[in-house]
Amino acid sequence: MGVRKARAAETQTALKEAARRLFVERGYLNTKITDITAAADRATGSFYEHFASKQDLLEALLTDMRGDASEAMAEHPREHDLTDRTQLRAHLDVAWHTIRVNLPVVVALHESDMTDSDRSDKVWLRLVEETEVLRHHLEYLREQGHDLPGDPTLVAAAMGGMLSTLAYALLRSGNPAYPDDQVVDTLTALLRNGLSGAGKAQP
Amino acid sequence: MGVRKARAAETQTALKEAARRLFVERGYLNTKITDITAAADRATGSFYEHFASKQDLLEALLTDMRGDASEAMAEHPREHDLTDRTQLRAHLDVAWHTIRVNLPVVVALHESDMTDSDRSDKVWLRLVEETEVLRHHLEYLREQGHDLPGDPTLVAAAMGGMLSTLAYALLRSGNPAYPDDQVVDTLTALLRNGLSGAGKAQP
DNA sequence: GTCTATACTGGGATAGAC
DNA sequence: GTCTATCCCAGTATAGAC
Repeated sequence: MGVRKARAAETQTALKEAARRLFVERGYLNTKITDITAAADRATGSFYEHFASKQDLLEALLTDMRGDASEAMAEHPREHDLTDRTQLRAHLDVAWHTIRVNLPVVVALHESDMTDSDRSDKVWLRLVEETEVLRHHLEYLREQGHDLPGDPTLVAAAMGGMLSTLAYALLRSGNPAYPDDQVVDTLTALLRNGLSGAGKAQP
Repeated sequence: MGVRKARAAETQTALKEAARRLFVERGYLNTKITDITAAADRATGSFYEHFASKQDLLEALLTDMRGDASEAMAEHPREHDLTDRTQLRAHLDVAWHTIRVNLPVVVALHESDMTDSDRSDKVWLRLVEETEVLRHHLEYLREQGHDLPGDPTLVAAAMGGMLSTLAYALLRSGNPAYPDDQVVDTLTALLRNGLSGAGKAQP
């Protein structure tokens, strides 16, 4: 790779990193392209050499994220018993930390879908898509003869909505009101035993 | 009230109603002031005779909503046992239908808070505020010696987040993927018994 | 109070020198 | 590839006639 190309790559990286930082700090919609270039110490015009628009930049970040995620998730078997406290907690823990690490993208997508005009069901579709793995686990449980609280897609969406809203609300402030562990513990207890059985010892 | 004033009130109402409709259909951020006046069959300039800005109009809608809500909630006792299936379901049912009825405002606030620059914790604050009643019930349960899944504020926020995200995602499309009853039933089962105890008969 | 017409502004996007 | 300067538009908000 030549010096010229290296410099270009450097700029692209700088833009991405500036964007990630700003998306968390002030949100996707509030972040203007000029904010990004300024934060990356580049001129406004340079932005368009690398991305066609802010949406396009987000797409790129999303691609980066998927790259990481597909390694981590590699071959995730659906034969997991979410009624088992340990397994449920492990899942929630991974989910929570995945969101935390990818917070810029999560935030941006959240806000971006929201302003997508011609698809008022975009948010629902995204929610269903994001909770696909969860749904598979639930369907597996159902096949095992376990009675679910309801339709797997709906239950998965409900759980996912709880998780993402909480993360969005909690993680964006510099020092969250609750540490990660406590959140994951609480969600585990709530989702496993509900409100009625939370106090009981785990088998 | 004179004819003149009556006509003015009529316009104001028309603007509000147009706004409510559009906020659900295309979202708050996507709805431009000119869209509202057009939908209400009024001239652009007329808008400012009644509201200083779109934000101001939202404030007005919020005030209207609070008026209705305070009647309904009047004196809601905190001595409710949310571990009781019937009581839990009743609460979720009221919450769900309240959101449904006030969907325009719920959607608008959601999007508006999101773009509020200087307060990145706005969403968290709103969530805590909205789930206050729920929190009181949980604190009551705790006082009764019941073991909660976690800190009442956090649990309440988690439940509220689940509810509002689901409502936002589901209710905005013309024909939701699930009927209200099914959603409320599912949430009731999930929140009461969690994933592990859902199949058991209610005591 | 409501209208039409217009001024103003933020910010996305491009042109052209370097 | 990056820069500076500029164009351009959507949307907000105002002016002034009716």
